[in-house]
Amino acid sequence: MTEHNHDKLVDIQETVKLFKIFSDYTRLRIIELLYTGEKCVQDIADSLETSQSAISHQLKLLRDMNVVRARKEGKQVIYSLQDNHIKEIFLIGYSHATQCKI
Amino acid sequence: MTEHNHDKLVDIQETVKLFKIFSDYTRLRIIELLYTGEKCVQDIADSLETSQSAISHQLKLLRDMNVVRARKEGKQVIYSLQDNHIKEIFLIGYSHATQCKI
DNA sequence: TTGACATATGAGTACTTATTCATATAAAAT
DNA sequence: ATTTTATATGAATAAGTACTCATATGTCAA
Repeated sequence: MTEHNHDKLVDIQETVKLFKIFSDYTRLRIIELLYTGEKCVQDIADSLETSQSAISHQLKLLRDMNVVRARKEGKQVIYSLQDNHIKEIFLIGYSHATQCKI
Repeated sequence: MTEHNHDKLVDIQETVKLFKIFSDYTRLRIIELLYTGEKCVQDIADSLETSQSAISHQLKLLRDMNVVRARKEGKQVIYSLQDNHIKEIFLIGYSHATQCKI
């Protein structure tokens, strides 16, 4: 295999990782929720009617993948989307899925 | 929960399904391979150095989700991408992943 | 300092899923 | 008709993962 092909396969793996972030119901609802603005952990958990622990676990994955950023404010930790790329990818997928019902 | 919110959650679920298609290494390589044109099953298997069976299983998932279409030609079955939506989503994800190394 | 609150995290479990193996189906070639 | 070739598919297995439960960490208030 050429070096060029190797790089391409690595890129494909990176792309897979990116899409994997968006392919879980809880994570995608977190992303959608943060779309409109920052929220603390408990607010997210309450909004999604999911346990604080489950949300925290998913937030860790989202942090590790640089999808969200966290900032401390007293006892709370406030989460927000990392950048507009995330919004763009969510929106593309959402609009395609809702328009085409793939 | 309002009817409106219920619809939105269904849409999120559809979006999750869509992203799930793209979040497997074998499937994404199939999509990338078909990006340039149609291919028969064995050619795909050979190109990806993956068993015919594994490829066939993934092709079934891709068919079920209307990501690819199949057409018979003698003994062979020729697969191609269903439409340009698929290409667009792949390209968005690929370019983001490669540019940002998220 | 102690207690209450907000969040994080390790371990265990249940569930999903991608592959392999064996085999079925189907078309062409002999 | 039988064999060969191409593809599909059910069952079993192995690996990954999302949740729960219990607990740790960290911050503020009293």
